[in-house]
Amino acid sequence: MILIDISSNIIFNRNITLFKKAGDYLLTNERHAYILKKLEKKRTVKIQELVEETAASESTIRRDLTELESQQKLERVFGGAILTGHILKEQSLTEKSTQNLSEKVQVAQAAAELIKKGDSIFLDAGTTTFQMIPFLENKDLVVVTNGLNLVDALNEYGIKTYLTGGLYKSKTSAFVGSQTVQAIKNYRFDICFLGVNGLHEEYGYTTPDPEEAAIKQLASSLSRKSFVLADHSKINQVSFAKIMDLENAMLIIDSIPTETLDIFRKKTSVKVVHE
Amino acid sequence: MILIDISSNIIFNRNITLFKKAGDYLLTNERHAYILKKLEKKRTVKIQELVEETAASESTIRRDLTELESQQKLERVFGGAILTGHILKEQSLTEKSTQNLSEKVQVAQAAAELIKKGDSIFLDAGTTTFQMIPFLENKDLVVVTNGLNLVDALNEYGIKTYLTGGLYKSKTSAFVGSQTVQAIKNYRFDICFLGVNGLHEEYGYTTPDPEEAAIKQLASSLSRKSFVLADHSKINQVSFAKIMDLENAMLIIDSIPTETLDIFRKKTSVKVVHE
DNA sequence: GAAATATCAATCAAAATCAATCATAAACAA
DNA sequence: TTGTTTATGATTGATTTTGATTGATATTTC
Repeated sequence: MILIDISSNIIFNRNITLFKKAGDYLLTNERHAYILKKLEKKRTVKIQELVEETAASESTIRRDLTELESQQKLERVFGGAILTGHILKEQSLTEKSTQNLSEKVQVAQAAAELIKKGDSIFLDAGTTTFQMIPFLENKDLVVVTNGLNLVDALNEYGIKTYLTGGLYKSKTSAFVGSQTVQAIKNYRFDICFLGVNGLHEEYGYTTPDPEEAAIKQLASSLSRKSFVLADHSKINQVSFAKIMDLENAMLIIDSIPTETLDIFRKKTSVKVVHE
Repeated sequence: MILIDISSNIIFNRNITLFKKAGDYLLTNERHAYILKKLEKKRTVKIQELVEETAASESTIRRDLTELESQQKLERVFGGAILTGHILKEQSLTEKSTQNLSEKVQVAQAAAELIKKGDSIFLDAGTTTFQMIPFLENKDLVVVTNGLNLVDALNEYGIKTYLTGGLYKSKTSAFVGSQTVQAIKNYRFDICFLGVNGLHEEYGYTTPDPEEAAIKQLASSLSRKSFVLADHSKINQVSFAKIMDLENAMLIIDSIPTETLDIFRKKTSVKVVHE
């Protein structure tokens, strides 16, 4: 008797590939989805990359980009395309991870302004630190990060980048574990920028994963200055794993109630990015 | 390993169809169920795929799609159909490239068959090793790689993955340098799989970048068994940096001229994947 | 700055897909 | 059986998509 597991599409895929049957191409929708997905992930796409990855002709990819541009899903640039502000807003409606995006960008920009030319910096994995990258261009930086999602963007902007490596956690796209710790210990930083899930007067900075907390803590201890990036939704939240007390890092936040601000200011320096 | 599920006689029927048993076909409602099931799983179906998988004619499949569309169960697009209301966003970003794919896939599959359950393996950065990933599922592996492009795909297939980290070379999407070396030294491998740019009787395995050559060499030295994956275009090519002699790794290749094979076989074990 | 290289938009022929039609095969009822 | 209905597969020409080519434009390199 032969049994087949329909939940495992590997069998399925293999048959198609192995027997080299039809379907060795992408439908128009699939190409469009592929392009947008890649854009979302890397912020920019190159036409030549898309040609290779989708096995479609350059003409077709160009047509795809033209059409997607007319749908305002992306913006064409010489050699490829970039994300428009429009799609970012669409995401923030549906995806939790990118909620409060414009605030994140504001926080990110404020954080980037603290960096001096030639600094060596640590960038935590996460969506807020990701938003800093466009503001890091032409600053002659050396960046160390444990965030896989940052690498491509950093590279796009021509920033010299060291990825720590280690065990990959897909959920946060962060590397953690002993190898990561060992790698970070090789470096010293002028500044480090960390994301957190909770800010609390008493419990300090917290995040769900203890392993990630350990990484953040370590990076901070190896930096001359430490900054935590957060948006107002994190205020008075407490996650499972403590990173450190408020005193150990300065806070950059989009907005904060006055009374909370007063409390926090007793413990650390707080920069509020107000519109 | 093949998993089995008798509860799905749709797939079962389909397999019989694939193996071309005469006289077997699907009833209309079975085809409809099959189409919808596939749609649900893949988000997208191509007409030609359905024709082959159900052994029905193109006309019939078209009629099926037309009817299912009138029932609002799907939406037709040029060349196939998509789920109604569903955005394709959730699809994975695994590379869809099909250029020279079949040789690479064959080599990759042959390589993957050498892996035993529970092995710890090193996967070199590169497109051929990338193609191995779909065949690594459910083998309870630990994979170490210096190839950034492999990480996402490995993760999609649920494979525990350690990335070496280090300095990122965007051209080959490989990490190199001292940090990479240090990271690799933390591990021991049952098998390692390496890509190369040149195979030569006298000059051995070669690749353009000395730093990458050093990584490959190191990984091989820490592995109980080493395999080089190549296609026939690499035969008698010599690149700048030597990795090691032919003797130090076994070769898996799609096809090779007889006289060259004889020469190589005096030095190492060669597995030829071609029919 | 000029030359070399890469990208672009427009065009056209080829290929794939489509809807419509028709003849045949199967399923069904009397 | 016979006739009727339904489903199927093949064919056709129209339509859409695609890939290659071209000369123009932009970018990079020296």
